[in-house]
Amino acid sequence: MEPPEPGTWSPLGELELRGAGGEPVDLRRCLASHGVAMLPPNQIDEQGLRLTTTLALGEGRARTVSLIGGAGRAELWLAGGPLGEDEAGRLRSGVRHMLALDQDLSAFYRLAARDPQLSWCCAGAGRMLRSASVFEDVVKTICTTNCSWSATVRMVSALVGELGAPDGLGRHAFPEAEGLAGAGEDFYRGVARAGYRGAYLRAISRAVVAGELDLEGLADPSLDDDGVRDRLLALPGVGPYAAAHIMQTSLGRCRHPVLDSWTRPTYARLCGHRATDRGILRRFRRYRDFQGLAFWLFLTRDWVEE
DNA sequence: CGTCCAGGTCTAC
DNA sequence: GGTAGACCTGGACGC
Repeated sequence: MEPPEPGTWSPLGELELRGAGGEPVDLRRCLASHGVAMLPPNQIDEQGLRLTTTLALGEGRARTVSLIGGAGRAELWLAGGPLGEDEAGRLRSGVRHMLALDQDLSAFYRLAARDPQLSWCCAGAGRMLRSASVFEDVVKTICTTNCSWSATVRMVSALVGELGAPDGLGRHAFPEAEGLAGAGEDFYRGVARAGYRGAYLRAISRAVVAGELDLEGLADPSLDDDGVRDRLLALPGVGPYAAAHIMQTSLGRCRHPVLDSWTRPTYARLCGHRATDRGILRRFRRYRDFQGLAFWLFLTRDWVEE
């Protein structure tokens, strides 16, 4: 393996790009699966086949890794000096988690194969890039609500750059809940310019730190969708859109389509006619537990060249 | 310069 | 339970 570029990179091994059911994984599609995937600390290269991100290792430390896609597999590289095997393993499993390689999409592909408009997905589309934690995805999703994309980038960049653990090479991980809970109102107002969202982010972070809120527990597969949705809706700043988005991206629960100010008109444009919410739900009903995923892929097919 | 709105959400009827 | 209004912010528009 060749290092990605001059500098101190060392190999962290290879990942086989296969899902839990043995289905193929299209890395380019995964890295371009949704907008939140492109926010800091993630960085995706121009060709869309390389993900560089910085992961927290606890105690204020962090390391940057780079994943470079090949055919059916990907190389993982570590930036900076050597690392103990224990922590190297944590970085590897962190990246596997982000790629959602533990998810089984083979049942979705069996359904998509019978749908001429979505059969292209069977080559490996549909895996949503996750953040390193549910907490991170919740915070980022709240930062997408009711504002322009540039505002989302500004808010998340401030959280990462000002509160995240440094890797020693100028990059930062996404901050732990302690970091967000410890930042003052002046930070949220004056630096992040998060507006009314600042109070939501502080409240959620404080509840996590206090042990009153277990966001990572939402990944428990034994919970049912409605239970997860109710717990997300109970969070300040999380409404129907945010809950559905978090479930679809971070939790692999993609039964319910995300209907919002972008998806509705985009669907109508692609269909060439007006569409009601009921009509959308009817079109994708056949996808059972994957209705939201099928809808999302229908909308984002042209995000990646085929 | 005022108004609108961007991948909404909360509160008060 | 369903529906107005307010809400931080800042970029895009019309006047």
